[in-house]
Amino acid sequence: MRDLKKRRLAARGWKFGGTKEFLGLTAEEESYIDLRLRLAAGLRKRRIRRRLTQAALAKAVRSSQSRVAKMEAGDPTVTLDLLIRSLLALGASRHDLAKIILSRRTAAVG
Amino acid sequence: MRDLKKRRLAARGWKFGGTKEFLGLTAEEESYIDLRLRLAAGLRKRRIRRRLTQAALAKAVRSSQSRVAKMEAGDPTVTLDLLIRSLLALGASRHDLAKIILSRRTAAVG
DNA sequence: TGATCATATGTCGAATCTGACATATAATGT
DNA sequence: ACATTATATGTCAGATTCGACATATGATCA
Repeated sequence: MRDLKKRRLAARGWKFGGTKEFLGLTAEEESYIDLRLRLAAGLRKRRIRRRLTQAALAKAVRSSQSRVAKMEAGDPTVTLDLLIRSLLALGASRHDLAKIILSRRTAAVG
Repeated sequence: MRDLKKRRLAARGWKFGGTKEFLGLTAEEESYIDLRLRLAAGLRKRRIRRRLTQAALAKAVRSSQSRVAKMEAGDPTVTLDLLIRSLLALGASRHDLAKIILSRRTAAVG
């Protein structure tokens, strides 16, 4: 991973290795972020396919439009729990989740 | 799902449908809990295979033995984030996660 | 242009989750 | 029986994430 990319992630609020390491993500941290981005992209894709607005999805999961926007943006203040609950609320099955996890990453950060 | 099983989950601290519905999990809630149990079982399996104690794993993820125990027990105060971070710390790949998600459920609750 | 709808971003008090710790309960040896 | 080691369970102050709200930025129309 390139430093530029890491700085962009950091700028978006990510904390690595207990904040002290600014550069140098561990494989584990990288996987974690990667996973989140996949789920975020999967959520957006699924929502769009269902022709729902972020507000409509928010209502369905008893959250708010802003939080849905953050989910899809990969905002670090959003937990995997919320992300996954939302996917489930959109009718995703375990198989669907597995597919999303294994999916090709769509876009880079930044 | 049987009522008995639901009561057992409730007794362990699960809140359903905003606390008010005591019985009657939605498909989504059921999937969510099911997913957590799979990850919990996957974590334990992986840890054991690596011959690590809960304390050792805790150290690796900068958590505590008690929290690892809770993770593996499917305690509702443990987030998917922590569960998944721990799996990643044990070297699980995206493929491994997908496999766990699709895995056969090992044991029932209670 | 201005109006309307969808999405993005920032903030905040309240709710939830965290690691740490104490302590209880196996399990396994001697 | 008594240690020792691993795991389970409960609690709590501090940290993080929550939904809600305000507001900014796009996007699409007339």
